[in-house]
Amino acid sequence: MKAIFDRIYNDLLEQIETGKYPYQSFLPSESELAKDYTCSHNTVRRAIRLLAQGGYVQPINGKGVRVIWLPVEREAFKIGGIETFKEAARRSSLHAITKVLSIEHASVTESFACESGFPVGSDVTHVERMRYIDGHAAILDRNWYLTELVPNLTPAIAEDSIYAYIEGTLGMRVTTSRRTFTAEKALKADREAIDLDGYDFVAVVTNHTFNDDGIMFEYTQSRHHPKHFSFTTVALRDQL
Amino acid sequence: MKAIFDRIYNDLLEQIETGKYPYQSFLPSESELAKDYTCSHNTVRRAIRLLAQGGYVQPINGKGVRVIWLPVEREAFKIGGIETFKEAARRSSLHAITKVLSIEHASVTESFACESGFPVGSDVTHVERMRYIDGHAAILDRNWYLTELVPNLTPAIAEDSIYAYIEGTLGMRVTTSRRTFTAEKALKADREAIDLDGYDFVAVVTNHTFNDDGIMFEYTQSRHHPKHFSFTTVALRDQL
DNA sequence: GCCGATTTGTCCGTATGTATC
DNA sequence: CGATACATACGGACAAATCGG
Repeated sequence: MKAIFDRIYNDLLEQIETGKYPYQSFLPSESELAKDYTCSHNTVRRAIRLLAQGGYVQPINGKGVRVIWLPVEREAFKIGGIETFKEAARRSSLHAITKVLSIEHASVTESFACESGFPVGSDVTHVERMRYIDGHAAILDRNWYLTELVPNLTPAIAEDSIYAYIEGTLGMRVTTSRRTFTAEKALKADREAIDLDGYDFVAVVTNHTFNDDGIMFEYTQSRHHPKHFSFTTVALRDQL
Repeated sequence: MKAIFDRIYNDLLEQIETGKYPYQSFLPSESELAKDYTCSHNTVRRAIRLLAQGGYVQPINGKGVRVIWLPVEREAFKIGGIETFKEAARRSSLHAITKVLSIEHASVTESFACESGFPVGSDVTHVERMRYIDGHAAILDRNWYLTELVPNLTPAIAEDSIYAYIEGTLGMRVTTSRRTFTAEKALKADREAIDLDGYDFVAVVTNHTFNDDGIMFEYTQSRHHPKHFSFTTVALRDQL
């Protein structure tokens, strides 16, 4: 069962991206859309608010809703919402391979608790993986999972998709992800694992992930080759 | 005139940040909040949705709204929503100084139009500035403004705050900002202007800013010293 | 400058569904 | 099973901004 506002959102989004509603044009008015979808204007408004929050449109009081999305060329390795490495690679139509380096158990020390946000003493499963994009060693992925919530991780699972395992097999719902982006000097491990050729720094994304119970079950550090990294967000001056 | 949902949002946000509703606790239920603020549950829901989108809380169907915000130590130079360099510096309680390097006019060439998104041939005002944080040359800011919408820029304005000029004097409303992050090798200009000491790369933020008419009036490239840069966002798996 | 039509913005009260306990 | 709590949606009311006559 899919929500109406979500269907309207996706419909409009597709029409914006395919150019049916080009840059600087106006969407149909709320009342027209409400009539088209035979729903209330509030439901239409919700879909439009989502588009505005994504930076696709700009509602102008008394005038209409203007499209401000400009189709851009494919970016190196764009990161947006919460999505699997696999999903991102497919969206970018790139050939992606994952290689598992190690899987180990550990107990959370005080200093790691401070860094990661896990409770001291809890058992975590530490996974190290390399991501290859079109043959290039591009991303060194270091994940820590609360073993209690994500048990029995195997190399086979880690090589395929841990998220598919979490959401599919375990039936857990991934909900909120908080990430921080920095640029850092390359470490020895980076130089050994990533094909840096001439670069001596990496783009680092640190990630705290929560499930639908509000429990942080994953802490991740992804160390990216600068050539294959770009990160886009939209900020709004006023709350919608 | 302030919206009710905005007041509730700010109230709850403050109580979360000051620890009145600590990490992992639950907010009062919708109906309680609606009674407290003497408003409808829809208005409360809107405030809660904003908190969820900001990564502060996690609503759990049938249970309640759990706080997932953990007060963190002050970061080097955190960038969040749309805000002035001045605002960000004050929030981080850092001493910030701006020095204007140059202000020039130019006509948008085809290649720059492609990079920036400005229409070919339009007149832009190009401003170059250095930002000093606690005495360190930290950020090289390169801004381009549509001269038609942001006229008469002077060194005095650029040294104070161009945003204050735009929103105050010109009365224009800044609404949506789309930004992209990358990490890049330092250019000659970076090494000359920024106090890189040992680093040979910069964190780059590219920015497209729209006003409330949906017109892109600003294109910016901020080149940050890696030591003084960090950026955090929240991604949600499902639309709210 | 004023008025009325249109369009977005905020809010309410209610109904129904779904998940938790 | 019933009470509670969040989730979606409806329909209506009024406010604020825009635009054309």
